[in-house]
Amino acid sequence: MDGRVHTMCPASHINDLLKEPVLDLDVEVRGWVHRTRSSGKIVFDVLRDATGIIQVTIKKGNLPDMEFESAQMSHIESSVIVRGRMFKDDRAPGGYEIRASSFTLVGTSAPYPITEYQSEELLLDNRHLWIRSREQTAIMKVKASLMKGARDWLNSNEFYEVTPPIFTQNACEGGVTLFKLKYFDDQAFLSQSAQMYLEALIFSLEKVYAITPSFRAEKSRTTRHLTEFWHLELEEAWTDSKLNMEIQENLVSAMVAKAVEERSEELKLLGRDVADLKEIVPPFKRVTYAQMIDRLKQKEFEIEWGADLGAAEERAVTEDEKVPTFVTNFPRECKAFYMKEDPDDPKTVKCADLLAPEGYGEIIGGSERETDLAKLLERLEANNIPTEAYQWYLDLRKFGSVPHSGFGLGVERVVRWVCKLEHIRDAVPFPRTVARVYP
RNA sequence: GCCGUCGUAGCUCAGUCGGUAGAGCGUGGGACUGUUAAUCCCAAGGUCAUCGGUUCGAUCCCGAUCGACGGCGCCA
Repeated sequence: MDGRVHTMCPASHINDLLKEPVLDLDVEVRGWVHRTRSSGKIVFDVLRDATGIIQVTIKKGNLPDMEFESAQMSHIESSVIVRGRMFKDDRAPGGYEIRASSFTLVGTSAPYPITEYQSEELLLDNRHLWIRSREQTAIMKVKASLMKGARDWLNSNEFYEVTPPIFTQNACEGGVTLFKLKYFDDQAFLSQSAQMYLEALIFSLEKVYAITPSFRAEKSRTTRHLTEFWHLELEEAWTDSKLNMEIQENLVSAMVAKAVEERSEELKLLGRDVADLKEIVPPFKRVTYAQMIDRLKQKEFEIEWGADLGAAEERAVTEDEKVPTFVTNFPRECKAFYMKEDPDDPKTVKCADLLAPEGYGEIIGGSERETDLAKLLERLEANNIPTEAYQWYLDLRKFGSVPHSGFGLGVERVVRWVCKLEHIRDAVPFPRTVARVYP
C-alpha cells in the first residue's frame, strides 16, 4: 500500500495523460462535457476533470450505436466515462485527443444556464455551477496553495495551530458592526476576530495561529469586503512590532512562493505574470504614517496628519510598487484600543498595516499589543467601550503579562491580489456580501 | 449609512419620438465523418420587474416599491 486512498476504478486524470501520453493502450477518463459539437456521424466533446481538458472524438461505427447516440444527446456538463486510444492530433485543442471506443453517460445534464453571454447577476445566482469554470477552478487551486504555503511556513517555524471560538460576547475593536444572534437565553456575536483568544493562548503556547472564518456586519459595498471571510491570525509572545513585521513578510513570501511553485499555469490563465510574484521576497517596504502623509501631499492629496488613509490614498501610494508596503505608526485615534503606544512617539501606536502592491490595498493589520492595564482601561474609556465583556481580556495583563504582537491576514484579500482579481468575491467559492447569501 | 446605474424571450441585448415587440446565443426538429464559442434550414418561446398615476391608449412619460450591480465610508 502506498497510503493513498484510491477511487473506485483505475481511470486517468487528464493532465497526467497530457504530461505522459500513452499512445499504444486504451485509456479511460472520467469527467464532464465542457464543450460539445456534433457533425452527423462524429461528435467532438471537450472533456473536463479536476486537472484539465482534452478533446474526445466519438465516431459512429467505432463504438456501439447506443453509446454514439448518448454522446449525441449529452449536453454540456453531462458526466461521462470515456475509454479509447489517445492520438497526437494538431486539429485537437491541446494537441492530443482520445478516440472513443466506449462512451458511458453517467449523469445527464439539463440545458446549462451559463452560456457564452453572461451577466454578473446570472453568474452569481448560479455560483454553484459557475465554480466549475476554468477561471474559478484556477482561483480555488491557487488559494489552496497559498493556504498550504502559509501552514507549511507556520508549522515549520514552530507556531501552534489553535482553534478559537466563533461565538463570542466581545466586540473586539469596538467600531466594527457584528452579527448578533440569540444564544439560548443569552446574546452572542459571530466572531469578527480571534485575536483576543489568541492573546490568551500565548501564555501557554507562546507562538500561535488560527485560520477561521470572521464575520463583519458592515454594509460595505466594495471590491475588497466580504461579510464572511477567512482570517489567518497570529500572535506571538516576546515579540515587538519590528519582529512582527518580519514574521509577516516571511509568511506572505512563503505563501506566494508556494503558489508560484504549484500553480504557475493557473496564475497565467488568470492573467498574473508569475515574474511579478517572484519579486515578492523579504524585506518589504516600510514607511511611517507621517511619511505617507508627506508623500500624499506631494501627490496633491488634501490630507492632514490625523486623518485615516482612504482607498484612493492607499491606491495612490502602492499602484506602482512591486512588493508590499508596511505603513507603521498610525495616530492613536485611528486605531484600536489594544495597540501599544509608541514610547518614542506617543501620539502614535506600534502598528503596521501591510498594503499589497499594485493598489490592491490592505491585506494585513497588525500591532504590538498594549500590556499596561491602566493604559488599556484609559483607551477603552476614551473609545466608550464598556469593560464588562472584556474582564477576561484585562485579566491577561494581571497574570504574568509579557510583550507580544500579532496580526490578522485576510486570506481572500491575498488571493485577490495574487490572482489579479477585480473583485474579492471571486476569491471565495460562495461569497457572502451585503446583498448575497444565496447560493 | 451615503451617492450612482440598471431591470424587455432560458441567456445577452436592440427597439417603440406613447398605438402591446425583434436579433444573436441556447433549446426542440432536420442536414453534414474533423469541429475549434462549427455551419446551414425550420420551429417553439414574452402580463416588456411590481404597484400606482397621466392618457382614448403606457413596455416607453411620472411616482413609489422590490431586486441587482458599481463607488465612498468602515475594516482583513
